[in-house]
Amino acid sequence: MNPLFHELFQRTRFLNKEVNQTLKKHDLFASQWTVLFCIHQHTEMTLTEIWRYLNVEAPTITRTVSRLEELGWLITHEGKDRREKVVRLSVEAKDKFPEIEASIIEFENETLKGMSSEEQSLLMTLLKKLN
Amino acid sequence: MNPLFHELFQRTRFLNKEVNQTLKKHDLFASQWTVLFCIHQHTEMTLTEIWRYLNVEAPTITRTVSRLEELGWLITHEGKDRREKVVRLSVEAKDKFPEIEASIIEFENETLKGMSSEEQSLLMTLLKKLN
DNA sequence: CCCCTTTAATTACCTAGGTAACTATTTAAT
DNA sequence: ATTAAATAGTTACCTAGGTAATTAAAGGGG
Repeated sequence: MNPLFHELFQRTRFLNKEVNQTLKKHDLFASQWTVLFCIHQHTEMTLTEIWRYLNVEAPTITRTVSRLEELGWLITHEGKDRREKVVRLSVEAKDKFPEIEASIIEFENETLKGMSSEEQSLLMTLLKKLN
Repeated sequence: MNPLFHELFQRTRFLNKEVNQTLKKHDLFASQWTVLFCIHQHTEMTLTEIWRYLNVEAPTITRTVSRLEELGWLITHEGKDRREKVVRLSVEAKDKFPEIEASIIEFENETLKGMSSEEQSLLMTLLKKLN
């Protein structure tokens, strides 16, 4: 067992936990935030667009989106194709968005504080080589 | 949202999926293998030793260990302290271990094939700086 | 000795991911 | 126009992680 993989999995789990802590005050979980962020960027998206963009399977998005809708973060409506579901942020979600984003950015800066931007882009490059 | 985090989470999820594929022929999941490997290295471990070593929470290990016991991979017995549960590999698990390990090593080599060992240790160093 | 605290493990309940199988709609081919 | 294939989304069922609360045993102080 290569320690690199172990480190990678462990670090990621740890960071995810930290993001959850950061988002706790906004009553959100990390993956919910990821979906919100992604929809915010695109204004409106179908479920298929979301899961293709985020590189996860369809049922994951079905679940997260319906939970977010239940909680009042999202509004869904039918697209022209009657099979597809189009999603956008609710007014309250749009209102709260900047503050949540600020928390996330602060967390990210804190986490990356020990790394120069050269190191950051190097890390990015190396991650992309894993495959 | 820093793309570095996105990349990190996505890569890790993808790799985990691949490890699951690799382990499918041995009827194992990635996390189950991690626990087996860890116990194999230490011969015998208590649950607390396992979750502390792997840096996860106790309930996660309770679940994975009892599933592995159910499936015949592990044998548990009481320690001197009557609260603790000591775990070791079953005979069948020990038998199958080398073949499974070989699959994992092959997968790891395949995944790391595009990286020199300098790049690998650099990646390790950079991951450790995330914090 | 008794009570309080700590520790080991578990339980209940949640998010988050996956696969496989299904429904409903749309598209394409004959 | 009808039927077959593709696409969008969902459902059921699994692993995998987390937190909070609980039980049972071990230790420590008075």
